Amino acid sequence: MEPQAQSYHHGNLRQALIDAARDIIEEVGPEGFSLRAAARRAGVSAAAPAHHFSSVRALLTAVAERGFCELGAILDAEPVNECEVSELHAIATRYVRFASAHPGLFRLMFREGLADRADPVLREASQKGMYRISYALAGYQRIPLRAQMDSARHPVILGMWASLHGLAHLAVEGAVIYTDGENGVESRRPIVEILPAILADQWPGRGQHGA
Amino acid sequence: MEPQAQSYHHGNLRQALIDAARDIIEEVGPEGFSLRAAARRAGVSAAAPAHHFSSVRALLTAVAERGFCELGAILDAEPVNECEVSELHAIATRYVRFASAHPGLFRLMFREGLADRADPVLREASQKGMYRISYALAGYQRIPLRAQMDSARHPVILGMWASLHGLAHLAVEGAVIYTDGENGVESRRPIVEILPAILADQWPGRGQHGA
DNA sequence: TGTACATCAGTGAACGCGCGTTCACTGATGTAC
DNA sequence: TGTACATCAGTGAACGCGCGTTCACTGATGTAC
Repeated sequence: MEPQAQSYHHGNLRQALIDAARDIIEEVGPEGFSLRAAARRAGVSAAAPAHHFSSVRALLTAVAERGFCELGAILDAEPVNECEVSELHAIATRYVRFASAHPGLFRLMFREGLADRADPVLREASQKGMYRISYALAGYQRIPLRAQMDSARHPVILGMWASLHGLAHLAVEGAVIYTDGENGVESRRPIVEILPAILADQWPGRGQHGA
Repeated sequence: MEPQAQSYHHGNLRQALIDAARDIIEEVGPEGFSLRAAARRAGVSAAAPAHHFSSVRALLTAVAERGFCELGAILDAEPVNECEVSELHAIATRYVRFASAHPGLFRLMFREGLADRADPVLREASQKGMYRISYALAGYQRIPLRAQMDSARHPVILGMWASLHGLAHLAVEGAVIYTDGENGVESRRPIVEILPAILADQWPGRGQHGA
């Protein structure tokens, strides 16, 4: 509604750059990202970002932070409280869905060397964003959560977390070459499709645990 | 033994380039790799590689292929046959150890967009290299392997595979910020250290399955 | 309400860089006779 | 065994590219009086 466009000052370039960067990363992945491309997409000269971000890395860090916020919002939406098992399955499904839907962003968030993991803002966002997962994992195992993220110290929970993250990673990188259909014809069936079966097997309901 | 060095012709530049590229990737990861750097390390001009590889991608593909061969050799070494469970644990441990020891190579092998996954030589190497894993997973689940890689079609096995790969990924990317020690002091305990506990919980022996 | 001026947030040009790839070339190798 | 010559596998210079960052600048904003 405010296409007063040609103003010399942008108004909210910082946010616009984060948006632009996010879009680029979604489209071409973090490896294809560049600061200049973000500036271009935001309709601004290559020198402009320097007024808002001290370096490319700082912009990437901001985008990753936003990614964790988005992830957190998805995980926290409409809680499922029936029982720990369905809670866990629901959270796991949302997590994998998020990864599938936003592979570029997901890579940025979980790859080393892109965002600055030491940044306190990013750290807080990632802890907040992922808290629900720790919560669901701990709930399933009936392990009391002493503190946020504390759960990762427990081998059982760390194992579950790895499992879950592995599924997401699989969905994103397609690391495994898996055949499907007759005769070895390769087709990538989306992980999400068979996720219910996988989850049912890995983390069964209390009743049939250890069938 | 043959340091006749200054020969105009290199002798086996193709292999030397693969070696150099492997070393670089081990040191700085695939994102820090460049064809020129590989040529430099092989002691050769920037134009030389073109006589052996049609593009950077082709060299990366060759390195990835070699990675799968190395992985395969490690997995296939000294077979453990006591029972399916210890076989599985042994294989899983070797897999995670390989990832921890060679994070750069591991990334190259399992990241999308680096090596050319359609390359038939790479495909064969990866299938051969990973066969032992399918075998161990299928053995644990007592699922007959119909064909190589076929196992990935089975949700249960795919789930286990994701789990295993997630552990390796965790070891490589340190994706989870997990605290250890008192007071939230962060320290990265190597995944490998707590791996036995994780494996024992995730894939227990037949007897205690479903404690 | 009007004006002087500091501050902010842009511009455009330029920097130096390393990259992948190409090109005409040349030195070494190996084969035919 | 010796020589002509095709072929192979290197060189070094150059190409055009996009990158992150810097610089002096300038237009717009907002505040003090």
